[in-house]
Amino acid sequence: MRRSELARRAAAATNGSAVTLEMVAKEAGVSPSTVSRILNGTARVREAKVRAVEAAIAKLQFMPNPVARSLAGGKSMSVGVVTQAIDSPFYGVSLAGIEKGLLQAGYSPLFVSGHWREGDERRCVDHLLSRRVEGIILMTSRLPDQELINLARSVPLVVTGRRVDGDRIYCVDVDCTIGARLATDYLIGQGHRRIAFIAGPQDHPDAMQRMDGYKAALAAGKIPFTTKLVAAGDYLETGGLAAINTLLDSGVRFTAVFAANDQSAYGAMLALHRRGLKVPQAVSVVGFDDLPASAFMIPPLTSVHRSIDEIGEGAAEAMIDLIARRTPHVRIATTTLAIRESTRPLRS
Amino acid sequence: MRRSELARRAAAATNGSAVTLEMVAKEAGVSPSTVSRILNGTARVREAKVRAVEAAIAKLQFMPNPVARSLAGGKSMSVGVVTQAIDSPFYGVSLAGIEKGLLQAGYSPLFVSGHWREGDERRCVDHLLSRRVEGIILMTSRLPDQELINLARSVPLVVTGRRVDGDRIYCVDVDCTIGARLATDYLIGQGHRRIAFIAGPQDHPDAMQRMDGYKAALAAGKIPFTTKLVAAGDYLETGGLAAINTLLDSGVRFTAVFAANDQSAYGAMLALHRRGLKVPQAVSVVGFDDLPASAFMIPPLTSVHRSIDEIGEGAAEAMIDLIARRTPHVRIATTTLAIRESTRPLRS
DNA sequence: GAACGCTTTGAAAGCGCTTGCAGAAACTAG
DNA sequence: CTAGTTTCTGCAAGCGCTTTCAAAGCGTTC
Repeated sequence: MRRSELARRAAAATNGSAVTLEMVAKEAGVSPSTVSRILNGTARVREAKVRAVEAAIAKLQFMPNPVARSLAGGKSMSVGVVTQAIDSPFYGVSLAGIEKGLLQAGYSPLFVSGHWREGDERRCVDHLLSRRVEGIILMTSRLPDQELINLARSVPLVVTGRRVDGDRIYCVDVDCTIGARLATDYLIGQGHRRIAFIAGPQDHPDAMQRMDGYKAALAAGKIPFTTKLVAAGDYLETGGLAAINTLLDSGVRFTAVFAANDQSAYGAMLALHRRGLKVPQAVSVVGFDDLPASAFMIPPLTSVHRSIDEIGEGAAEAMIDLIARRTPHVRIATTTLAIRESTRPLRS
Repeated sequence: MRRSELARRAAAATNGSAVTLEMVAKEAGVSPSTVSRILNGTARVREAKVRAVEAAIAKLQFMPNPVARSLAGGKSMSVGVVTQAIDSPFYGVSLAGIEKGLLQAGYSPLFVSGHWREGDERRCVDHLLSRRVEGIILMTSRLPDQELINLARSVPLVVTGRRVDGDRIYCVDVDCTIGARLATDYLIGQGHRRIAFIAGPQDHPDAMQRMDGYKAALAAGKIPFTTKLVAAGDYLETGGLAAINTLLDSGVRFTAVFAANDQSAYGAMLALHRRGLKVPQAVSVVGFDDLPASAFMIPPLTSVHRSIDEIGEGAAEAMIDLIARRTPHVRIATTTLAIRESTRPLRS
């Protein structure tokens, strides 16, 4: 044994259990191969030996070393997850779903944040690749389609919040157009005709869909669309706040606001409050995402609900399928409208 | 070569780059050992060879395989992070800090959630251990002290939100007592004397400290403490909501509420709103944590601020130190009070 | 120019597990 | 009881990198 005893000690201390498969084999009086086979169910093994090995494992408290396993087997049992902001409430919920789905299948998630910056995201992906993840889940990625398609040649990809076609790429996506349509339709149904829209980041498909849904509902309601009622936003509270201020300052009149996401809606409500406009008496507000906090806003926010955690879980499952070279079964989480107290019928 | 070409292909496809250190060595005309040494700066190497190897690395686009590295070197370059709920706004922010701190040092975080359940947490820790993490960061752990002390024999531990003494255990902790004191003092300073307190989970040190601070401030202000003004909570919005209802139903009068955390405060504000009590006109409300969303509540919430992300970053740095067998340098994030619009002086 | 003390480098032995191959064992037929 | 199968099981060769040991290279010094 070349490795000094000291190093060995350190290693043992580090991983808690220095019990190796070999020791189990010796203890059970079989060869390491047999132990491995029992562990992985790779081959039939005589009942008696199975029992002996199991006893040895229990006695020694053996835990297979995943690192060695990865190296030998070529699989790391981990998948990378790129979010934009791990601290955003929206992503938080999805991540919880992903964690659950992945862990169930024995995979571990490796979370990294792209901070909405293409460069950061690229760096994250490289980092994940270097860690030899078996697949990558990209939440609302900002990388160009072609780059994703190339990337998919290295590892299978699950993409949420947008649509990319390619081999080994699967999109878990709720069409936001429908949700946006739902929200706007509801507002129109309540008698509103001057409905402002706080947009999301302009360049994102996901945000564009919400705009599309808004427009579609307007068209269906025979209400002309006007850019005067649209304010830029960034999916953050501050953006929503600024948007309302801009809108109000511009002098347009509106009786309802549809915000591209809940966080924008929060900001919008605060801005309205500051300007002395009551929600929903003076202005109705609808959000999108139905974050857990939305039910506790004052007033509780009406919002487009899509089970974000299910999206996460779905993404995880799809990834497992992709890794196993199965075709993921499409799962559609339906979008509904959670009607609360931030909206009310327009008195005519 | 026994391994079938097919398997080799698959591996190559999986990790994107099948370039190995050996190939680099051959390309550069040196031995693998030399390449390794250059990579790790483990020994002096002739300038000319360094250049040749660097060229080869660039040409082949070599990326060292961390799995092999881990196995050979006995270190996994990853640390486990146990949170209670990855989707909680509070943890989200800390995690972002941890991610940043760890990545900077070349370590990867492995996030898992304990869901506030001791059993789940134990399972998480086992999972992390089996993944051979080099250290574990425990956020508001629920495991008994003794268990943590034992655990620390396997891997170094950084614990937040509580205090545990032991070898290889480091606590990154902001004393919540001070913050709670700050908040309550402020309320008292504003003329409030009937100050209700919405507690956190009873059994948690962190929550107990907040209660202590509240009591201490009361004592300092010569205001008798009464359990009538204390309502149970659970750090969640629903708990805060229920707490206010209980308080109101019990008939006690109060002009201010100090909630053990912001989420409870949100619930409290909603309950107050529902009962027709205006914040801050009828009741002042103060929270704790100063979550990003708090500045956008209606009205914006006065809250005890401690930079949660710094706590995360601090935890990460402490962990790096611990792993390197250095003594972490204590870093104290000071607690301040973010005064907003949910509080006002009591008119006398 | 031989002897000596450094520094640089390579060979080779692992790290702990998986797996192809082939021999051993256990059955089934004949 | 032997030949022919069909299961089991062990051997040994890796997976890609680190690290120890010892040999090789170099520059000095007397």
